[in-house]
Amino acid sequence: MGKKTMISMAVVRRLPKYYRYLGELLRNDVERISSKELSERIGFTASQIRQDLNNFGDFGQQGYGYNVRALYEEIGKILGLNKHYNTVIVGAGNIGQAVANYTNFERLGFHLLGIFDRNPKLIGISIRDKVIQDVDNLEEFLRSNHVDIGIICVPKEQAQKIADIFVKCGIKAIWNFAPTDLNVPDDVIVENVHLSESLLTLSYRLNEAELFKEKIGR
Amino acid sequence: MGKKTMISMAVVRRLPKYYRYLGELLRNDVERISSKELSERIGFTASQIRQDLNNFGDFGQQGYGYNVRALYEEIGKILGLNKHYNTVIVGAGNIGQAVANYTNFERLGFHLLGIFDRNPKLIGISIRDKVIQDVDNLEEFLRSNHVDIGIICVPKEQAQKIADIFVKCGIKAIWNFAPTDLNVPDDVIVENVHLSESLLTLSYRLNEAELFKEKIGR
DNA sequence: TAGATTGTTAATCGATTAACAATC
DNA sequence: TAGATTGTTAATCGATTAACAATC
Repeated sequence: MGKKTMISMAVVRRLPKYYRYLGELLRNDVERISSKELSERIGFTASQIRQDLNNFGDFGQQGYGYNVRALYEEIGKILGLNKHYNTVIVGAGNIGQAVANYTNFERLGFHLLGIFDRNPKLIGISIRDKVIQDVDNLEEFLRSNHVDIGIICVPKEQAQKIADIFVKCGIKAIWNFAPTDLNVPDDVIVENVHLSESLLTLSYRLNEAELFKEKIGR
Repeated sequence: MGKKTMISMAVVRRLPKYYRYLGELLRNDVERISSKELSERIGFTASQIRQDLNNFGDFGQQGYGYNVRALYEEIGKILGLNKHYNTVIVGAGNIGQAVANYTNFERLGFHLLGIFDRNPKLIGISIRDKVIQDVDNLEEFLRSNHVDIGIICVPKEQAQKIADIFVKCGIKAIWNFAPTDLNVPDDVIVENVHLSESLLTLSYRLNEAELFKEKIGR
């Protein structure tokens, strides 16, 4: 389950942040940046930045640093943003609608092809010019349209069923917002967004000091 | 920036998953579980499970394993779920509304006190019995109500401004959905949910094999 | 050229896994 | 009691940081 990346996940998860910071620098007309300078802004060590980037190529120049635009574009390519992706959202509830409406994804190359739900009250309604379809039509839709990324926004009880349909129809990447772990073959990538786990992490940290105070007090 | 936890973040981020799996076991009337058995379900090694839990106490019993209900409740306490938290959401757009409507948080003890936006079209509208208020009233509201967690769902340009208000009013925990990094004092905890970083990670992984194929081909 | 900064190797640090004595 | 399984120490593995020669 979950294809192993050749590059460690620790590195991969930093890439979007590089991309974001370089985009900002670019918008501020910064032409070149050293690992040291970037380090101060982004909060990784200069050493780590150089190590990270050198996994993918020699993008810098001794004595100069990195050309912001070139590096931005390189990391874009590394992230696969030179390509175009078709997506579908299954589940048109709160999160499904929020994701559908987040037009920034479109700008990054992620194109929403269809939205599905099983609730008759939602079927037929339009979100961003997309009519919500009956989830019963999902499989047929996937057979007649090439979809790269399936987005799961249904309650956890139905998530695995949707994942199974995605897998059966050849989808290789799933963005999962349902608070559950999906079982998929090794060649299918799942990226989870578990909001409640994020919130619980926050509440843990908010209480940590007190937790150990109590421990000592006993 | 970002208070260091006494327990490593690697461990902390696994805690909610333990909680989720134990909750499931409990609902399935499983009374006891060994680290080995839990390992097979949750996908961490048995050794890691025992190490993780022993950071917080001796919850198991040799020859028996762990009592599911007791461990579930202990982890709940560790996560701070024995307490009650007041929250406010600032930004009543897609994500703000989605978070506001996610009633499961309420069940976990996170109580939504107010929703704020600056858009006159949204102010006055109700979401789950909460009238969206003008963000200009945020500071006053925070002064007269005890709020534990501030949730930022505004566009990135306005996020820091809201964070500053939160900090000024004594909020110690921020759940940030804006695609930017916030500057806050050391004693304020920020938990980020960066959806586009998650999506870019997915697109990276979808392309990784090809990326290195090209590299070799050159 | 001299100064700056990379790419990369080596050293360190931290997290995970293995092993096993303690004990229920 | 014997078997099972923990808690915990030690070994391993991987990720981060430091150092520095290469070079622009």
